[in-house]
Amino acid sequence: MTDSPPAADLTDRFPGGVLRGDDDPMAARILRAATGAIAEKGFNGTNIRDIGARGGMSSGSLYNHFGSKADILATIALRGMIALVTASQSAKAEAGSDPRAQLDALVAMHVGIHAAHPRESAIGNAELHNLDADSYAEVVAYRDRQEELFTSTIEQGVSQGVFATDIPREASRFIIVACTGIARWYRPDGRTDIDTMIARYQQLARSTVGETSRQTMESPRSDLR
Amino acid sequence: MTDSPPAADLTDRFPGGVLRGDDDPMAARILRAATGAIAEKGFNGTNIRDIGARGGMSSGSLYNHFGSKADILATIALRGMIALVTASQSAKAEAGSDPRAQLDALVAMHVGIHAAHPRESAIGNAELHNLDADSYAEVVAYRDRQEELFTSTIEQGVSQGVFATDIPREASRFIIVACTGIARWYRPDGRTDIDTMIARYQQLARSTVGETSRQTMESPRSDLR
DNA sequence: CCTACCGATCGGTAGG
DNA sequence: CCTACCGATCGGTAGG
Repeated sequence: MTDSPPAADLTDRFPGGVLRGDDDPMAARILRAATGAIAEKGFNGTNIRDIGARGGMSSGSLYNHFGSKADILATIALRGMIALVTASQSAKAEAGSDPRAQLDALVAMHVGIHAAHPRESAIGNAELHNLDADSYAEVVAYRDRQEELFTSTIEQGVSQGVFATDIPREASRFIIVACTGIARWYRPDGRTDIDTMIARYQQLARSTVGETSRQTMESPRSDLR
Repeated sequence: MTDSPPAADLTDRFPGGVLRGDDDPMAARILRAATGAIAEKGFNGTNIRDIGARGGMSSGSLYNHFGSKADILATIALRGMIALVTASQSAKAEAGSDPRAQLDALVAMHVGIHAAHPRESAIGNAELHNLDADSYAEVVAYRDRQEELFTSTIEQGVSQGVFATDIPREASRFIIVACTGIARWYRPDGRTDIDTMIARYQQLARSTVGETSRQTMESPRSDLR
């Protein structure tokens, strides 16, 4: 398990990509090709011939599987958000009742999925304005649910006295945006493995919400500002 | 001063937009028009007729001021980054020698500029892949300088014992990305004024780096995890 | 600074 | 699933 290649391992541990097991093989090739092209060049910078060529087919063949180019983007964006929120909900549920363990679990899943799927992350970050109004509203609804998972956890922690912040909503956004950022620089074949990276982000998130434990209590000083 | 309209006040206090005082008036109209259009629809979703119409001129007239559509984007992106880094450097310099005051000043400027200029922020966040290689490298160099301003401040604070984190580089990225996110939701005419918002982000940033002061020391508990 | 226009490329479809 | 093609739109320019 620790001997498997780190990059291949990542998408197994954090399944947040566009692909689903029961996809038509040709549709899966289109989604993979489109995700790569759109992440690199943007939705309007990608044409249907690019997508077809990357998927090994003609541009006309795309329309046997998707109604339009915009339909492909909507599928990528929606599936990515659904995968993220679903996995985050499960992670929180499996973490038990301690808000500190729940926040750790949420950060681990959020960071892991964004590190494992930087293309989907980039699209969700930069291409949503190309969605039709209905798809856009749906994606935003999932994004709100993800934020609520974090916010409710933080509020629980505060009420139990294990977190100390009077702005849980801002702390939630602060942490989520910061964790999403890992997609921009993390490389699976780089110096730092994903578990180390996750541990660091958990530590930063705990500090942000003022977790009352070793992390924020070390080297106490009396020179209050 | 506190009686002036908050929205108009914002860009005065945080000058980070594309416009400069000595711009040709027609060039300024083009930059303003292009910034709005590109922030809304993306670079490839914006055509030169859109930009011209928003600026009250024909598309052909753009080429009296810019060499190409890509040249307009490069100008917007570069000027935005230069304004951000320059203002941040000054803010840090004027904050004195205390790393806590320096971090507060950096967060205030970074948050203020992104809140005051959400269009430039969106473009810097989502459209950089449309830049030519040279412009892209230049923008990234400025982004690295901004990160270094934060990282060096945090490292100073740690070495002086006023911050407590063993991962200053990750903390720096964490804070910068989180603060940049304010551009996505802050509205000058909303419920929370900018100074309150800045104060909250300063508080979150201080917690993130484990500032050893009242914020992270309140309600100490012994139930270490 | 505008009108008129250029060749190139776009998303999508007909027909097989 | 491919070839061939459609009308529409693109960035950019010539000429005034």
